[in-house]
Amino acid sequence: MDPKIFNASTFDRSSPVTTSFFITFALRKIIMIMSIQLSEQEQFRRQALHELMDLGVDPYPAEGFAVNVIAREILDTFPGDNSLYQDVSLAGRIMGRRIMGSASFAVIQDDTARIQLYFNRDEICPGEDKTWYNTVFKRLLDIGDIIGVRGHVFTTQMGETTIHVKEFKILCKSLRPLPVVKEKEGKVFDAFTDPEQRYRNRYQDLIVNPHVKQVFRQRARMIESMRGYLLDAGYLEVETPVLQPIYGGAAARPFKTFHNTLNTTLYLRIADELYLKRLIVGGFDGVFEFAKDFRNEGMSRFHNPEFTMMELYVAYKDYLWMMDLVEEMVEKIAIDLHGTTKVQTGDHEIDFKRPWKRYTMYEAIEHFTGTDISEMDEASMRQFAEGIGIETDNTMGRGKLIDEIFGEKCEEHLIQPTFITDYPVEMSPLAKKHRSKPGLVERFEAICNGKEICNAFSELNDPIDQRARFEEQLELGKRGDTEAMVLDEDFLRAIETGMPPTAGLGIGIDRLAMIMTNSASIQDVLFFPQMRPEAASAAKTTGDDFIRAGIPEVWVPVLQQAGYPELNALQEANANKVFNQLCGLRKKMKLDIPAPKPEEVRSWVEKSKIS
RNA sequence: GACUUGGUAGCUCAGCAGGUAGAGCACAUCCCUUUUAAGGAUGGGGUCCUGGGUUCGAGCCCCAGCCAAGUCACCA
Repeated sequence: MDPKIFNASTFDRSSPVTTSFFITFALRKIIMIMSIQLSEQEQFRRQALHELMDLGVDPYPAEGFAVNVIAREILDTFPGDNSLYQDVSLAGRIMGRRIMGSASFAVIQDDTARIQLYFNRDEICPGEDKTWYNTVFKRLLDIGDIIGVRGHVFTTQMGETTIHVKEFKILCKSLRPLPVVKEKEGKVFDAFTDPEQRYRNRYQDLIVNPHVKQVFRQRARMIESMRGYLLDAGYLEVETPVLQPIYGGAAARPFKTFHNTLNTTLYLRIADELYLKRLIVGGFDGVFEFAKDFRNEGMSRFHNPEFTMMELYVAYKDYLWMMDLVEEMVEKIAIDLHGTTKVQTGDHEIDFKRPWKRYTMYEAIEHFTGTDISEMDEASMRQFAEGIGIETDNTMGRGKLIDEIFGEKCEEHLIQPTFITDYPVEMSPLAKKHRSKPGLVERFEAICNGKEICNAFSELNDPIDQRARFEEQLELGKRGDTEAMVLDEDFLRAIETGMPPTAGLGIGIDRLAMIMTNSASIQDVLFFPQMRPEAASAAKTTGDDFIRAGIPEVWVPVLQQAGYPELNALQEANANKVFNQLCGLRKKMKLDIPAPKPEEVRSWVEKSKIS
């Protein structure tokens, strides 16, 4: 490692950064103008940035920084063998500092953990010049800055594994203060918890809340585990269009967009089902896709407008076979993530150990209501539904009633993973009719923690039946069901070509991630959940009108800060008051420009009246 | 979409009956050689979400709006 990138030699004053002097000068002016709107802490940091540059230190060096160890490894291994790590180099963000005269402690955080640093003035600055320690380290560095350090590991008197720093290098100066979260013996103080702030500024959340990072690592491992299972089984991972001329495969409202060259409306996909089935028609026997789907519907802690779904289609199989696959795959995921089939989520411990309970929908309803509704006709079923407090109306057929009763009385009670099978045909236009039970389809959902986590069926491959089902959906659409499916002629053509009997599965990756990471809301397993856009900050006027009136450019932002966003605003102003305001701001902001003269300000106000 | 709660310093939060806007951490200045959320001292920092209204006076009361969270509804 080149020693020159460290240490006092890097800011040798005899080699100032003359080449960039001009740029620096311009930059400072911009910074000065910007700083009028900045908080005091942000201004201090910009000030520190200048001072670093004055010392010849590049706060944003171009070259990389060679790291030879990660914090986690030191913390895990060093206590067992104190002879290790006698020349380490690592980098991270400063998360805390405790400065006491000529010795200091700091904490830096890399991707893996936080580790304490010890700095001693006379080791950081062996010669006479103590600037690198006294000025650069103590005064010009802040929490949030990123540095690289080199030194050896030791244990402090307090018993904490610490890096004794011999040299350090600034890798990035941070201009915004970070929320400061402190922790002692597992207790967290001043936690950064406001969900809005956390989701809008996820980078801050990730920096100060290490457990958040852990959730996303687990999510990634979950997907890795699932993908591994499917690839091992020999299925092909594919990609299908997000932009679709006709949306289908689910009952949901789409997002609509427009392609200029084709001069046509396109929709963002709500499911990839119809495309994956075309691939089964085409002769692939097993295809799957991890897909972002988009549904233009309400948002809640279980719904985000874009979400991830894994869909799998396997030829020559049926829904019974698919149930076994789901059990096996999800059990494997639980073990890969937690080392056991048991997963704690909220107040419940969920056990994914096979086999899971299996109920038909009728059985589930009988189990939770004590009534067997399988033989009821629509009228008596409606009466039964009303009797247990469900609102009904005449548009609801038998299938919808069954679904309502199940949703109201059963779903929330199913905490342990449970398969619910054999759904009413009306709700499932893409599923094959049940081999033995009229009016039902061969479909199952897995319910876990009171929520659906997957949906699967023996796929309908009878093209005549499929066309009829689509036409029923069209009828629903005409009656005002905004989520009814549209008829996809191209898909029907594919089915008419002949699709083998096929089992299909859709599994909600976000929902499963919530359970596997013990997260209460979908926003906690998405890096950037959809949020309402922040109110546009009041449109900043350019200030051109001030300049046209001959007011010096340097005073424009100050005038705006003083409450005169544009020239017109000066018309009514008292010139003496404006003069006082400008002088006050000049002092407050420590602006490096001469104060205006009263008559100058008076002339500006006059000009504003003329214009 | 309905209801409830909330929005005050960079962060976490107080604030009252309507009377000069507060604390802790962070920040700044000074002192201090191994500290542990946190050494000591001093100090700076605010669009009290926005806009109206009531009032001599509004962070607080009223109206409207914006944003968020929770519950419910919708979501095969």
